[in-house]
Amino acid sequence: MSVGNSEKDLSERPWRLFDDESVKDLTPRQRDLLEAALRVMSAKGFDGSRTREIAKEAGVSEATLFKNFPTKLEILMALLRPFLSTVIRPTMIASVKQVIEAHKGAPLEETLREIMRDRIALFRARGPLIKTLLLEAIRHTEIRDMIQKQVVPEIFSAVESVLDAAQARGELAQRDRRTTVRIFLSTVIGYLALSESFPEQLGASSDEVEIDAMVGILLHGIQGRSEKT
Amino acid sequence: MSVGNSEKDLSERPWRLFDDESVKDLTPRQRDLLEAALRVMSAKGFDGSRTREIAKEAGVSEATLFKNFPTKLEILMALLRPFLSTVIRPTMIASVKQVIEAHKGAPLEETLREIMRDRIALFRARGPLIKTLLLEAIRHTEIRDMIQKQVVPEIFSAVESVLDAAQARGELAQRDRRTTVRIFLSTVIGYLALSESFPEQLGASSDEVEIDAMVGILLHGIQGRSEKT
Amino acid sequence: MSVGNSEKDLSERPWRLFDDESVKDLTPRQRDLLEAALRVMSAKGFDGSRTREIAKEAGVSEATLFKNFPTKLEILMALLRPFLSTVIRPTMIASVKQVIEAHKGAPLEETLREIMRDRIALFRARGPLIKTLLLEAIRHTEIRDMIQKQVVPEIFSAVESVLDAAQARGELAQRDRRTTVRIFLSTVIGYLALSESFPEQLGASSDEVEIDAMVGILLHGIQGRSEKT
Amino acid sequence: MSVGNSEKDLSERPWRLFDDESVKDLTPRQRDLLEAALRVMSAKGFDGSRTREIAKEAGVSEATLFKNFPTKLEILMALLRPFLSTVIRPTMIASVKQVIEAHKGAPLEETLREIMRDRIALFRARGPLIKTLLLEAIRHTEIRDMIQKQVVPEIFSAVESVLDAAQARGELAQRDRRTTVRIFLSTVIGYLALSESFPEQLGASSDEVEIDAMVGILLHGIQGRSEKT
DNA sequence: TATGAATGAGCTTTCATTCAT
DNA sequence: TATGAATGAAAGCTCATTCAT
Repeated sequence: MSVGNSEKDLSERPWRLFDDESVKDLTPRQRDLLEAALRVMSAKGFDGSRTREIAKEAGVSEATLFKNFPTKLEILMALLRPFLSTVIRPTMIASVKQVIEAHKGAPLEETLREIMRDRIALFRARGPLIKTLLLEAIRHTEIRDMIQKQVVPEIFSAVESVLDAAQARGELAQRDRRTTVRIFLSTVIGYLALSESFPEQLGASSDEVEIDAMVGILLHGIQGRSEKT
Repeated sequence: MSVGNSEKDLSERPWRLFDDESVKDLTPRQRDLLEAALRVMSAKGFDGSRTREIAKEAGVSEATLFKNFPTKLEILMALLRPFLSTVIRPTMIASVKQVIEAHKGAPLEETLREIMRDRIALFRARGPLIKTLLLEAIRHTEIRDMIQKQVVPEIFSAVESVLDAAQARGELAQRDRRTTVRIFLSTVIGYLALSESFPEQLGASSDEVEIDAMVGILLHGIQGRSEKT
Repeated sequence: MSVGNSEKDLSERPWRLFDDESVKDLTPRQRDLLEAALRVMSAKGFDGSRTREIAKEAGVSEATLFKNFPTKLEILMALLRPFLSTVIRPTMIASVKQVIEAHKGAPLEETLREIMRDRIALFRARGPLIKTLLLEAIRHTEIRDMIQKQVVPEIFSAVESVLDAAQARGELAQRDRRTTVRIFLSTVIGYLALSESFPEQLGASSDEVEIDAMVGILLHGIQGRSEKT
Repeated sequence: MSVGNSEKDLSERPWRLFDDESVKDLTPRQRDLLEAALRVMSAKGFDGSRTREIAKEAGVSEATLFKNFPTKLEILMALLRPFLSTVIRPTMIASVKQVIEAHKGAPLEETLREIMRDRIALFRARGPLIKTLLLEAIRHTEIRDMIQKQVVPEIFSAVESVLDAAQARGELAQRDRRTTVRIFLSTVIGYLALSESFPEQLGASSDEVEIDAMVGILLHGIQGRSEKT
């Protein structure tokens, strides 16, 4: 079942804030501010954070903060933008191609595992962001819309591609694709939510082990048995 | 796989706020206030809600609000308390007994379906609560502790009982029980989160259909194949 | 210098609240309320006291409190009224007559001593009142007027009578009478203020000793008499 | 009896708020605020004063007020601090040296007179402060402690020095020094309390005349000196 | 008469945001 | 450009007082 897989520690993946091109146009000052904001907001939430503290954390005055980001909400959005673009791009897309190109040797299992691994690693690396910021963000219409329109479709279509490819190879039971995607995503998201919110309750088994188990359960259900019962 | 099931519309189940005994000791005024608070906080979140607005929504003065609930946080907790006690009691426990007593005829499948059905119906009926309040609540240590200590263990042990019974009947593949439980819960929670947060994105298929699909996938994975493929 | 005088302990004099006729028209309920109010206000001051607490201390509802005293200030005034009438009547007047009738044997010295003794005993017995209530009360115009118009003149004229009598007997240097009265009163009031506000700073010598010293100095001066003259 | 003394009008002495070095570190804005606070609090007392009014009186917003003084109590303390430091410093100490250095020519009488003069002038100049603020302040433990620990001992020891010097020169009757000090202070404090609280009642004689009388009585007693002794 | 419940008016304090320098 | 200083607009909470029962 296991993988004997590459990554030593998922949390060591090089996910860092502001290293992709979608952030190119930020000044160093803005970068500092966003990093400070991330620190503060992660710890205290959006409403719980004070612009004064963010400014101090960044070593500038509040006036400067507001010259760079016209409102507090704008800070949150600026913080989320690169994150969201990161969430949906690299591996997500890469994985799809990987799947399509790698058409032999348990490809679906490996692909799903890799997708999970990658996304979970991203969330672990961005723990503070996902744990707090995203929750905060969901309450703000602007941001929820952003996610709804830009992120969710991308994710869905990426995963759907993977499943399409697998189904084309006969690896999948006949089932509604959207539902299957949703269940896959539900599993990952639910796992993340649970493990972030109540880590103690969930025991100490590693992400790797859990990923193996989740993929195992998902796969063998997805692939089969509907006829057997 | 099929449904042939009773409930036409899950959202018509009679889950209502404050109808269980754990709330008997609320005055009508307090009930009004909590209902108003639920409305406001659901729409605007905890920090985003103003006591003044809650009071107005309930048709009383702020002073009256604070005479009934000494702090704003206390309102949130009073709101959550009956909800949490409802989450973990009725069907959750009932299901367990059901499983243990019904030892023939696809019992696990039906039990899991029923648990999902029941919990999802509860969440649908309490939509506002889950959609916002619970998310809000999680940020407050007092409430997170409450959930962590009182709710999570109950839920886990209830589901574990079901699985134990199934395993005793040979219906389950050999797997770490806690992980399996977690995946089951992850699936449900992830589904709820997704469907509440981004309903449009997820299509319009009914909860019933989704439940069938989820159970199907979960079961056939859980039950088998780990030796196969 | 000393007196070998009667009173064992000044603080045992029977000054009690509400035992004089000026209070006859209070109902028992009102008496309870005033006693409760005295306790609370003495401890916390006027502004610091809550009508709620006073009512609870008296074992009645706030509504009842307000049925008996239409405003909070009215409570304070009701509290002060019997006190003030006590301050200026009994011994004050008695002393005057005493002086006038006792025209032999160091009368002035003894009279002053007795006045001091009596007033100090009263203040000691009513410690809470003087210590806090009076200070509070002075801030309220209504009460300051009450004192200014009813109490101060009485006190002055009483002491003036004593001095007049002494002067008639040649016991007094020629001096402005009002000034002398004021200095006498200043001495007593200053002593009380000091000893109530900063008791530790003033050492532990008894009122009796201090009274002797004060009378001694008043009569003969710092430079005079104790043995030197 | 009289003095032929310098000061025409005691109240013209240059005691002003915030002109000593202990206040150097106040910004002009803070100075404005404290002056406004003094005006308002003098008129209405501490509890009776509204931060809103203080701010308006100073011509700034409440927000500005609270940026300068983090709490309302802090305003009171800032107001009292320079006052208290003034009370105990200049002449108080100077007088001591004066006494010790001036060892001939009615030194005690003149010294006491000068101390009284100086302190009374200070209180007159700071009338509003003493009349209300100090009374208010005494109710706050922090401030009472401040006075008890910093001010009272200084005052006592200063006056004691004067008396010690006089006694060394044989100008004093043998008496307990602390008691004598207390009586001296009682006289001054009582005089101030009376004259501030009930000025009309006390006639219109000037401070100078009263000081002469008080010193006369303190030194020689009611019975003494004016033509007798 | 006594009260539980209600409240208007107000409190101190906070904070995102602005602006003169 | 950067900021110290200022602030309007609340926010949560309190309290003396009222009133229907």
